Amino acid sequence: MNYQKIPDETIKRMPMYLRAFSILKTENQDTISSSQLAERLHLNPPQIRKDLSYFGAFGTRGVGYPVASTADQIRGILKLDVPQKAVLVGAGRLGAAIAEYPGFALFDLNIAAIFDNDPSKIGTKIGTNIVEDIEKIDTIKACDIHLAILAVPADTAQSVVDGLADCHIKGILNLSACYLAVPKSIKVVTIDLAMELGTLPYYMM
Amino acid sequence: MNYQKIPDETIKRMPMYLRAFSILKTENQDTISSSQLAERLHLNPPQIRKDLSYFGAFGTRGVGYPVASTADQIRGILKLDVPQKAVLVGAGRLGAAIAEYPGFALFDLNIAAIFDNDPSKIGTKIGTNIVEDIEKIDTIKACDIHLAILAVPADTAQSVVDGLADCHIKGILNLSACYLAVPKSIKVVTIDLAMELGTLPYYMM
DNA sequence: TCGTGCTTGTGAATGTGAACGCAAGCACGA
DNA sequence: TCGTGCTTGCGTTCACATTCACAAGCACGA
Repeated sequence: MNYQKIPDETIKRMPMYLRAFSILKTENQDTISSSQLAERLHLNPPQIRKDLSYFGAFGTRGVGYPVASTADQIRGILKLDVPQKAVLVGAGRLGAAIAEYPGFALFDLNIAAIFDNDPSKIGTKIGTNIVEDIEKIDTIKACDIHLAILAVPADTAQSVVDGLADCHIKGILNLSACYLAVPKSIKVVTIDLAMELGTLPYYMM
Repeated sequence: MNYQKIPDETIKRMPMYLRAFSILKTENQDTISSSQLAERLHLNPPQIRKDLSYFGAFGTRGVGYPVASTADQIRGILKLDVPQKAVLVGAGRLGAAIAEYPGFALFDLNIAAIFDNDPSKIGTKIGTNIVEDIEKIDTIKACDIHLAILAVPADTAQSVVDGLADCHIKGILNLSACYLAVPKSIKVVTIDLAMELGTLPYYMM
């Protein structure tokens, strides 16, 4: 196997490519060139070619990339060729919004369970799930769930993560404004809305 | 002026530093060394020193960084030393969650107006704001608002942005899964939840 | 069957950011 | 007043990512 380290930045762009190819498929376009795709995504053609070439030669010279099969390839690379289940922790306003967010469907990402520690929320229904008690988090061990979404206050996030670490969770999307200590077998992506908004004034003239 | 280009990555980390210094202040700690701070934030000490040194010499050798004055300096750099107002477009589930998100307060970022195009939402109250008709978006011209948060479906995002461009908006936090065309006087930060979650399975063993 | 035009794939060069290591220099105590 | 210990600030080195430029090669038409 011709092993080569694939840049993290390339991995970050792969879902973007997958979405683009999926949309092209619905538009019945058979092939697309790197320059056409670059225009859609506001990227440079060589970057797209380089990114895709890390995983093999998907395109045809003189023609472009075949839409359907390249989409399948990317899905396989990202392990999105099988439906992935995620557990959502935190059924507050933000959690509820995420539970019903339609954007996950394109990647076959499904919220399979919801937990909270607020007795007034436990038992209520959000979307197709019933909110369960966070104390019973280890029931997910039996459910083949390896992804978690964290939408809890910053001061309880770490204790939730400690619980998740015992439940075969391997990836966490953290929406709390805090820094999580995790075993290095778990990959964490943190999105901090306030931080992102807080950088914007700097760029204003 | 000894001009030097400051890395974007450094700017991205500045709100993180500001939050850390703000919290330290409430803990009545007068100074902090780069290594102590690095431990809190899971960063390397040299990186913190380099980041801060781009803007001047805030620290004292042998002692560390003075918490209160460094916090003020960073606030000034990020233009967060004056309260900033933002307009929220989209009063759906995600928009409502953001409107009541408590994390913005630390940075003195305030949601000053909310707009939507759904007649059933216009007139309702979210937090302290009343949802207004998107058709009347240009009323914000008179309100000294230069930030916008976009929580609308991907297919309507571009038309909203076109409207915002005429209203002195200079920074947009985009939560829709799409690529926005904007004049280059506007800085856009896009957060795509599905994309972020979509990268996680790749890293699972 | 051969030539032309177009687009990919890829090594090399450039640019950008992170990490390192050490000199500068403040505080504090003798 | 001087020496010691600690921590910053910064020049240099290293690693990573992007961009470039061109050869490889497929499709299509003559």
